[in-house]
Amino acid sequence: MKTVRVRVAPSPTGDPHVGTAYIGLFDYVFARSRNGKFILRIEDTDRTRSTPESEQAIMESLRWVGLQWDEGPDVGGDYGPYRQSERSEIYRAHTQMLLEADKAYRCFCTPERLTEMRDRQRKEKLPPKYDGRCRELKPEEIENNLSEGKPFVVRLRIPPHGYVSFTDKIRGLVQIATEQIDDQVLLKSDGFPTYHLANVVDDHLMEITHVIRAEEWISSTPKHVLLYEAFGWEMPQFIHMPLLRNTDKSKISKRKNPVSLLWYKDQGYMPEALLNFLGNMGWSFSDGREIFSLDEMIADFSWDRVGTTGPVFDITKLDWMNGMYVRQLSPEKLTSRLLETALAGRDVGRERLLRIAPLIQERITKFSAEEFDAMSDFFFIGADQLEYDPGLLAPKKTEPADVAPALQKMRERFDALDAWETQPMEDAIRALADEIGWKAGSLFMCVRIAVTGRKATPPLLESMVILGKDESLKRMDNAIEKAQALL
RNA sequence: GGCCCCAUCGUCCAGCCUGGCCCAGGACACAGGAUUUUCGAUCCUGGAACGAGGGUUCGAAUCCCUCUGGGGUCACCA
Repeated sequence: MKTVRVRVAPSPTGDPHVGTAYIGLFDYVFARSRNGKFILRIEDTDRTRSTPESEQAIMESLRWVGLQWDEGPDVGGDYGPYRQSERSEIYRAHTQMLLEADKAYRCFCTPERLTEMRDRQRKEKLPPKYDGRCRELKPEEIENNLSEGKPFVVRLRIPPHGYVSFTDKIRGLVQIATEQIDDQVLLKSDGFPTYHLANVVDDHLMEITHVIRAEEWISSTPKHVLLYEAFGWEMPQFIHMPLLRNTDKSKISKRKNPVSLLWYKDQGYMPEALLNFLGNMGWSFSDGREIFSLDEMIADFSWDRVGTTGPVFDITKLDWMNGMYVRQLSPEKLTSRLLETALAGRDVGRERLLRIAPLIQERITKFSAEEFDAMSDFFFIGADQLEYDPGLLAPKKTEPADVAPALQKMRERFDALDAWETQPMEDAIRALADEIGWKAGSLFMCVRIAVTGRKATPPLLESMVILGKDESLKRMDNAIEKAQALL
């Protein structure tokens, strides 16, 4: 059995895309499950749009989610170079082979003529297709054009009749009439190959056994099949994964969905969760579980369980899943993640955070500064910086005038406590509530506002322990003062 | 528009290949309840789908056909 070799082949033209991680995940999982190789190939044949920054970001993001490749531009390998812009000679030589075998031809048509041609075809409601003007140029004409230095492209000569078919591993037989296929440009006038040529040549030379890519490529696969045939090469297995969708079912896009992996990182999503979420798109674990690690997915993976319907990318479920992952973290790991993501660049002491983090663990869904602050900013400011509406201090169904005296008594009881621990505090609160005829919950809320300035907080008593007695009492004092205004 | 792909709860999936165990199961979200010092987490309960029409069959979510719907693609972009 041949060694499984798969590749993910992003084009470095912008932010790293979730779709790349999605396809990469299945490449990776399949390769690992079959003891194969996972390769990263950079398809930078579009000279105007490709940038080194984008390539860098793609590699960093793929590593961030945890998909490490065995061969690639940075780590090398026996089938390099892995950057298409460095393989120009290879494509030129292969184009030459095709030209000599008359499987391809030079086309001297100008872009202007082609645009005009398509406009005409559209007007006449004909399918837009190259009209074949240069298909049968005489050798002399070609020589002339060449010596005049006219720019040209090389097109694949598609047989005018017949059918092309291929078997997709998860979809079955796909067949199409060659009339439907255009004489695809293989080599652009700038000497660079198009996706189609480079892709086929590289997949063959790199001995790729399974071409895993998105559904949007199905319609160009017949061209690739014809190319393999023209070269006389063995065909890889084709597997077209379903396309990730927006809510309106269209192909996932920037305008309707966060699509950049950088965004997910910034938002504080855990890469494990993102990958797990992606693993549930189009694939399902054999026992139905939805939370699984990469290794578990590898152990259970099979193409039989890959579906063909395009899943809507619904971030709501990702949020839930991320929350599940967050809650599984140990206090130490939780603290580390917070420090390196939500709190990156802030001066927060690790020891103190180690005590706070567990209190907010089940209250945040991701490691964003927003969520962290919403939950715990009161820990990081002084008593005098605490701002809130004094009205909040008064519980429902109590006389506003009673609030200040109640807080005053509470402060005294707190101050008299032998130990600044949760149990004595709770006892004191309940006892006082009883004495003044308040519901315990009301007194809790009153103190909560006094100490945190918020209605929704982490557990109050634990928070006060962390704040310390002095700080807590100071906040009580300020609250008493504010409560005077309620009279 | 041509061609191609797809079609189960609002969403993600299971079931379909090898018809009956499915008046369709799980998860997210939503609603209600329990618990609780708030929020959250947790637990319980609930509503919620086989696109339509024809076949085949004793029997169809499952097989076949048509229609409808959605999507992709038709570049010297990938």
